[in-house]
Amino acid sequence: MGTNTVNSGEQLDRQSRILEAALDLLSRHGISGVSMRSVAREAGVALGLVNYYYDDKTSLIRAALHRVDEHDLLLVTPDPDSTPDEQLRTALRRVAGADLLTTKYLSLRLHLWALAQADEGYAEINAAAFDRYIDGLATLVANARPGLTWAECRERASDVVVIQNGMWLTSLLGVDKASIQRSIQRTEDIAFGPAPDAG
Amino acid sequence: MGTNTVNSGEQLDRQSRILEAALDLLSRHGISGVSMRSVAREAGVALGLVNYYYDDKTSLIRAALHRVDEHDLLLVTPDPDSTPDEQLRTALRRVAGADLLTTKYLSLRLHLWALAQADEGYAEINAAAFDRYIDGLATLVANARPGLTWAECRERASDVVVIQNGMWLTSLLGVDKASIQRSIQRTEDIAFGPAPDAG
DNA sequence: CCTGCTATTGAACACTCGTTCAACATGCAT
DNA sequence: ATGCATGTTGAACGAGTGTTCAATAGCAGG
Repeated sequence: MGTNTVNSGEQLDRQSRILEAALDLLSRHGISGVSMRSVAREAGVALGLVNYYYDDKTSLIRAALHRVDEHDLLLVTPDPDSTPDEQLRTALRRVAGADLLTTKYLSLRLHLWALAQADEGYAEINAAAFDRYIDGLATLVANARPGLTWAECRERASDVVVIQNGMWLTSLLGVDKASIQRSIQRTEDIAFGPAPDAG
Repeated sequence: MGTNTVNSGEQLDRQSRILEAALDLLSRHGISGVSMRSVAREAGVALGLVNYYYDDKTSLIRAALHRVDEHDLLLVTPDPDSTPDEQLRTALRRVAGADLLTTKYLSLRLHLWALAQADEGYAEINAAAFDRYIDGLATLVANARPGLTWAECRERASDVVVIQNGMWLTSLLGVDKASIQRSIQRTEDIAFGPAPDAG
């Protein structure tokens, strides 16, 4: 078992290096750039090993999808050391953060969306993740604005997500950063907006 | 020449049927679903004819890109029978129109964006079209709000486009229509918003 | 040492891909 | 009638694809 840990460590290393390679290739060259051979080459392993860890090419892509979806969910995961207001605000500002607005991540998201559009199976995974994301956002809003009903929170979350998606997409097309900043401000206005009843 | 017109007509028919088939396949199955053979099958012509009208697969995709870009530009083309205010308003509302929010068109746009992200050549075409679109939108704003400087109009156009892109993308993911309507309203608020100076 | 298990390799298979090309069809000009 | 340009076909080629699989390596437990 002592060496098993090492083994398991290396095993995970190889497997995750394969997944990482797939993500890299997908973001750089799109789905047509992701072949079992190119993934193996990029990961520095033999062709057979890719099929050893991932039965199908489909399984590999699914794993990539799940990886990115988990990453997205982290964006609306609250920092327990902050007030609800701060939690919501930082979550909203994270989407313009340097680590998120990298071409690699945005490109990855775009290719996965396109992929989901072409394949039913991927679409379901994507839709589920999208729903959880809105739920997470709505929860943050609910904590920051306790007067709102859950439906109202979901509504605000939906509106915010529209703009966020627009920011992500438009960043790839190279719109100026100032517009992104104004859009961020807009999401905050929506999320923090005055409660319809509370005075 | 008399029959040449007929000939040219049929020629265009075949050629545009090929392009149409490519657009169809691209929107339904993504770039991996677009092969010269599948395009030929979908268009009901022989394989060789696709390469006869389009030297490359790249040329075919480029043609598809241009087709969609032209279509996009029409969205911000003013109707000469309306007042500037109406022109801007209808343009803004067009993006939620039934013909535009079809899955086919949105999916097509998405796949083309993804394609542009993976290929330098497509990216340039896309970026140019994007710029012309913003220009068209800014022009509409300038006509409706003569007090604004050109830079201010471009700024508003950029902000509007962020939300529009978000609406397009989010429509594919199946967000509720109500959120789209609120987003449309938001673009109108931005475009028609009070001039910073004018009283 | 041997057995058994997991990790890893690369050759091999059947297939699809983009592109090329010789062949044929059609209709106009000479 | 003959020649020529244009349109159209499908076979063929080489390269690349996903998947399978026998073979090997390394190491744990007997």
